Amino acid sequence: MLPGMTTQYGIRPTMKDVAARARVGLKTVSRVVNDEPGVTPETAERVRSAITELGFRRNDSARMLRKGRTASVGLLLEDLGDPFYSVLSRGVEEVARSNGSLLFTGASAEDPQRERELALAFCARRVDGLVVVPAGDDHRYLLPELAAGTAVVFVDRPAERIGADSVLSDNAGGAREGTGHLVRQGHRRIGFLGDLPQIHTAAERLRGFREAMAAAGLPVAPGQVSMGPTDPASVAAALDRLTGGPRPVTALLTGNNRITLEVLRRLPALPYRPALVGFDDLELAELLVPGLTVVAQDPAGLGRTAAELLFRRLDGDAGPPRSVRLPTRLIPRGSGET
Amino acid sequence: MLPGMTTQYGIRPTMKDVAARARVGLKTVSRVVNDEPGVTPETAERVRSAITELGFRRNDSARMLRKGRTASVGLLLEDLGDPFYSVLSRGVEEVARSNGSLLFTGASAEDPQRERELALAFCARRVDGLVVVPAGDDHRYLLPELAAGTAVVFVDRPAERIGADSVLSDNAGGAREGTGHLVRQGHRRIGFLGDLPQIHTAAERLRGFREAMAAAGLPVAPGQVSMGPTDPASVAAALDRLTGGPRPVTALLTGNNRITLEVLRRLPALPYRPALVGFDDLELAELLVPGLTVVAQDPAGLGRTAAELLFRRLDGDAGPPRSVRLPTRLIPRGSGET
DNA sequence: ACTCCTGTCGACATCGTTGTCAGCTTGGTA
DNA sequence: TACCAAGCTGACAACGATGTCGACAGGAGT
Repeated sequence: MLPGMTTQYGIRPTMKDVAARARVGLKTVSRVVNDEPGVTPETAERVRSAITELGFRRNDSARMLRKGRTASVGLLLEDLGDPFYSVLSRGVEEVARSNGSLLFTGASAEDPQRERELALAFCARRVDGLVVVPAGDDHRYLLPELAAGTAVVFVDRPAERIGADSVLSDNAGGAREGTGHLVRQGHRRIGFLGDLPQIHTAAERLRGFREAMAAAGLPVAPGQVSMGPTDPASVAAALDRLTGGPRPVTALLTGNNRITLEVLRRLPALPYRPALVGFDDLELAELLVPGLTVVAQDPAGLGRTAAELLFRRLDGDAGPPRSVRLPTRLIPRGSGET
Repeated sequence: MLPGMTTQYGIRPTMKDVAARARVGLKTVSRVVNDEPGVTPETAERVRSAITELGFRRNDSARMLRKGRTASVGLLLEDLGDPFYSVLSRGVEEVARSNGSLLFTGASAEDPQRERELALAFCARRVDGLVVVPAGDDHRYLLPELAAGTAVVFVDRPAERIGADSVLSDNAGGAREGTGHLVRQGHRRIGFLGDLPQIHTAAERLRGFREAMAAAGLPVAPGQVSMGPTDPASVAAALDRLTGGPRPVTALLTGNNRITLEVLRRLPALPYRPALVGFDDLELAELLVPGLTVVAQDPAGLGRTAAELLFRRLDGDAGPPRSVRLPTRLIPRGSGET
């Protein structure tokens, strides 16, 4: 126990207790706690000693109730442990902290129902704003919250059926660039191995792939594309389909970090080694032999930009919904240059 | 706007508004919202329509103020983007959600001052409990919070100067095992490259290293150990010291994932290739050539266990502080077997 | 007809803080 | 002496919900 403390277990002192102990009015304590002017130094000192003696700490729940703003924002993403999203969330956290806000975090696990529950729970807490990596395809349930003044920014994937800010990577452009890179190496049968097609980023990357192939005058047979879940078994099966059969692909564009990872694990077991470009950078990519060529996104930038947009809204920006698109970057390291 | 909605921008309807619209008392609305018994189906139905018409959503700030519990916990760690901590935080999030709590997240950036500010900000929000990866070496500032009933569990590093639950990896044991592995390969001059010595995990791993060396009857010259910051430049300099000079080490134990990563990057530039065992697993470790041998921790387990301990406290467990130690696991993959 | 009970329902106080406003000193000025 | 302005200070209402308790209606039992 700290010296001079008089706290009893389980009960927190309130301003009223502090006021009684310092023999001042409730409002004077409030003034001291909030550094408001109009308190003589002696009174303030008396209040401050009472505060430390009692171990008083202002109850921000009550404060928020009174003031209306909660100084907190909610972040909703798919998986906290995924390197991509964890770096994104670091970006959001940094901006939130520098704006004096605390951050609620929740993981939707790609389940629209859970996303909805979490988002509404955040709203019930009256977060000032939400940064959402959407899982579902209908976000109209957020309309009342938007109308009530909760700012919402979508990141990584666009909002569906709702007008709100969004920050996206140039998914199609990145896929075009990655595909073009393989085309320039002379590949003609290039495969695309992507996430579930209803996920916006997956669809966009597939679109970019198809555009680049079309631009190069190359056909895309059905057997060259596989869209599906990203668990190891499904990816392995998809990889076998693309690399097996009568006309196996000579090169692969993988649609996100999880898929790339699983493909890398399976490469040694294949009868030949296709060229590979992965969407999303991986931490050890440069140390593999050959180095892994990737289309890198800027997850920290996505998070930061989304949060900055959010706080701009909270500062009163009431313009029409903005849509920011961050560029991707092709990093050739060897695996795509064969 | 949803059909039938009457919401006005920026003002949220309250229970009072719902009550007026449904022509019932305030308390009846509360009863319906909370599924309390004692309301006739017709009345409940009237209230429910009023709720959807107005777009009412209960204000949990007010609720928390009244009820005392906030159904939220705070997580304080060093860096949200670090793969180790992000997986840990996923573990915490899972347990929090299954216990019906929301999660505040904050990053201390290894700065005791910032840790303190964030922890106290969480406490001011009246979180029910805190999971803390401590940055500082004195947590007595949390004593009043503990006394007031906020549960606190420390994870990854122990609490300093305060009695509270903690969940740690067996850092010394893991380092012993990693070092022993190198010894068994015949190495006699083994180097240890660790984080700042004031960080508990770094000190413990160094201790394990020394113990294993002593057990093998091997001397540890000062030039075989380097403890310092983990930014790339510092690690590179330390690596040069250990591998340069008249008696370079033949094998290395690296003290955490950031150090391992930087050493891996620098290996090609060294005049020879030392054997390497890294503390913490890395996602592509098995795909390197040679595969990276590691002492793996269980970050998800750390997070889950810490959160479970926390909720056990919140459920009333008032026993003495517990200290849980999770085992590490040596995963030989090649880099330590030369 | 009377009591008693059960089941619905609402008035009111309350949680801990902040905003409003009026009251009290104090010192200066006419 | 009277008056006023300026600076401190505290009483009170309010934020939006929940807990307590009493009011009331309707039915059962005597």
